[in-house]
Amino acid sequence: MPQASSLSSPLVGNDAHHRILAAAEDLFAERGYDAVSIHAIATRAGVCKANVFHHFTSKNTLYIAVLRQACRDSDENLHKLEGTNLPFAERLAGFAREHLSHVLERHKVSRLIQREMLHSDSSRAQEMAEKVFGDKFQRLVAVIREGREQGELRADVDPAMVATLLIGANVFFFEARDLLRHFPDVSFAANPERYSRHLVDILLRGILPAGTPEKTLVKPAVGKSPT
Amino acid sequence: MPQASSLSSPLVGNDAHHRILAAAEDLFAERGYDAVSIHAIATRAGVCKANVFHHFTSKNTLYIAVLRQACRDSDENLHKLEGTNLPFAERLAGFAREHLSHVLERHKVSRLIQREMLHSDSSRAQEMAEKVFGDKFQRLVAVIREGREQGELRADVDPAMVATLLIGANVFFFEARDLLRHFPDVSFAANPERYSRHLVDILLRGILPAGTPEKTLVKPAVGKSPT
DNA sequence: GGGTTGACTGACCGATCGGTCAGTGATCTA
DNA sequence: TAGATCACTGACCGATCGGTCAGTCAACCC
Repeated sequence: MPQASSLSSPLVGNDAHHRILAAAEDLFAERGYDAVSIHAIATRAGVCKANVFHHFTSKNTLYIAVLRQACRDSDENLHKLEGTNLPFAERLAGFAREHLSHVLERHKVSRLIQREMLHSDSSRAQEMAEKVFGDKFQRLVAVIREGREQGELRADVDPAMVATLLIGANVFFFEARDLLRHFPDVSFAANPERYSRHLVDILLRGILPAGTPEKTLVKPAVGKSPT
Repeated sequence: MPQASSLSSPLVGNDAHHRILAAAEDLFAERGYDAVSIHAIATRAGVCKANVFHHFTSKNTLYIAVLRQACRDSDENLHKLEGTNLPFAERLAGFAREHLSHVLERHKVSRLIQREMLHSDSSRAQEMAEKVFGDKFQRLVAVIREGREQGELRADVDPAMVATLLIGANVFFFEARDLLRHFPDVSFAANPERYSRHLVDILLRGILPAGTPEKTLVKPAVGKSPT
């Protein structure tokens, strides 16, 4: 039996091991663990069923391997926030936009994580998600806190709350997009860019007419061309 | 065979039909459709397996009945928003708080809907969720729009966006609560009240310091956004 | 009384599930 | 060339799946 774990060379890419992993990722993300049979995975991967068990000791092992692979190369784009010295508002807008497109682009992984989140009874789910998100969330919170301490944010806002709202708004957009599309009032369902701009605008300034500036239209972020 | 649908008297409550429905709701919410066997439902309901098929023609029929029952008595608390003549900010705060506790209390139904949302490939899911949420979402949007037209909100905020952020923040709190609990920076995971207060505070006022001049914000636009 | 109806059950069905195993053929080594 | 190792396969296993069916039992109708 070969290495059942997927720690070894990800270079090959053409052999059965990786095809099985890819097929399993597709199907698990689409239908969930219990609705996917080994036979279905094998068929999509173009191998026979027994070969799946040659590479992975069990269905559960394969699922774990898929999760692990999905969580690897999850090389978030926090540096956009940490690196630059732009005004905080612009850095936050950049992060929000890129995080959302990241979630939308890697929809298979997002789906897997979403499924894992409502499987919450097992401690494994939390532990994994914690190990996956913990670091990035903490870094995001740290950046926000730093911005607050430098007077770029209100002194009484909770950095963790801001981070949660930002991530949550993006995750919810991903989850509910197909629903939102059917609501006549919603104009942004097909337009993540606009959603992100409007989100950041509200997050930064709120919805009350407090200071009431005149030109308040939401705006594409600075010079950068939005892909 | 009796009425397979659950349109008939919900008065009895003690007979097998309702015990089966309740058991199915529990299990489907906990583990999902594919992970729950008819045998498990029958056992929890205290009946034999064949009796489940006496009351419901198939597993799928039972699942639909569970969803339908879950979506009934979904008697949201929009009247808190619509009825009163309090300042808009206070009405919104009241709605946010009650909607969150509604989602948290009826966690089984929330779970079912959450599962249904990521089963999005089927048109049934969207259609149902649309028929369930559509009306309430539209009413919420209408209330917000009305508040805006009366000058209680900034003129350039999108009411549907505000509604989405509000609902999304609450849904995400429900989904991610177990995760958030493990983040040392997060102080509100065990305290929905505090989360709700902070959410509304940020939603209303934003996170920037009061006197922030407009030019440091994400640039105000003149034209319409491209695409 | 006999007959009907409806709730309910144990036994059973074919299909499919996750998983095993003996073997095949190619490749490498000594 | 013999042997070992490798990826890989078809055939098979017991268990469980969703679903069926003949029949039991009590309540009601005439």
